[in-house]
Amino acid sequence: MERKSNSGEWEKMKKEISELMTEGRDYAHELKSQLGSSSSQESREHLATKILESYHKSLTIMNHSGELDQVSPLPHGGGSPKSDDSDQDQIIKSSKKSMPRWTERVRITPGVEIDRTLDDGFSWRKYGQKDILGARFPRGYYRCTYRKSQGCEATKQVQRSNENHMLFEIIYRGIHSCSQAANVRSAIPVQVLEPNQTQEHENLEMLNESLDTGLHNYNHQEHLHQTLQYPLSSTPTLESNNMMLQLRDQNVDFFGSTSFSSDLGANVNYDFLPSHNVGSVTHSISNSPPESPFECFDPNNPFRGFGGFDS
DNA sequence: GCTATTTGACCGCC
DNA sequence: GGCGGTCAAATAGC
Repeated sequence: MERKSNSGEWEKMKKEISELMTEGRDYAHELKSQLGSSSSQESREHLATKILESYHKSLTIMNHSGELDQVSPLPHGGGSPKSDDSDQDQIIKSSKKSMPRWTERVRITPGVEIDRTLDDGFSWRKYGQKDILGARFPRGYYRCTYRKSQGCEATKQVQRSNENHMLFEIIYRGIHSCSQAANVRSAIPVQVLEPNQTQEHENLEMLNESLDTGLHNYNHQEHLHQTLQYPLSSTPTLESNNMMLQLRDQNVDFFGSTSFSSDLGANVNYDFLPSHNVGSVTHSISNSPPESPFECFDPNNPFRGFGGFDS
């Protein structure tokens, strides 16, 4: 695995991040100045979007550089085949542990209109659900739909937070080696999520929260879209995962069913119910276009199958 | 009939 | 032995 040890690249990276953060700060200042004015909602949303983009880009750069050092070699990552048959079983076993893994937390804000469902752009198939000790909600297990046909080993686990019902924790494992991998990135332009780097995630949450607060002050949740963007890929490969975290909470009953639609046309519905009072979680994936993204709430975008949980 | 989801059972790890 | 993760048969939806 290539490493970015080149100090020149680091300097360049730092400069880029600095510029992006400065840009974001400037946009934030501008947004702040508009909060009390009669500027249009479009203008404010545009500024909010620009801020998010700036933060997202800088985080992407940061994550990307960090990933290069963190990711362990993948036996079959990035589509490269397992080469040694005699060691195949061992490789498969070890790959389970060495697979890149990152966590994303998706927060859903009450009263916030969600234009799109959580969507990481990939198609997932639910293969299990389990009550976890100490967790109020069951954990849903998903694997790439193309696991069989293309040998894609990517999986994810979706679990609703105990403390905050509006928070979903998604654990991604493995890199998509399927045909979706190349498409997702371009299909999901802005809402690229990044891997779990706690500090970065917290920064994003803080940013989103602050934006929420500001926008709510003058917007009263009017067509407000909250987009949580987290780096999906913790690996430097092309198969970076993307997640779109725009949730419309109108029509979304978090203890009922929600759904997500992906830009790739996959709709996933997720039902999250407390394990003690729920019976089942439904997760479905279809190939129909996301006409009504929020009729289904899923995570990964992830969700009508998003980590549905009930037992 | 095909595909996806549900869910109890099984397996491996600690 | 308990727990998390996965398998696979049964079931449901299209």
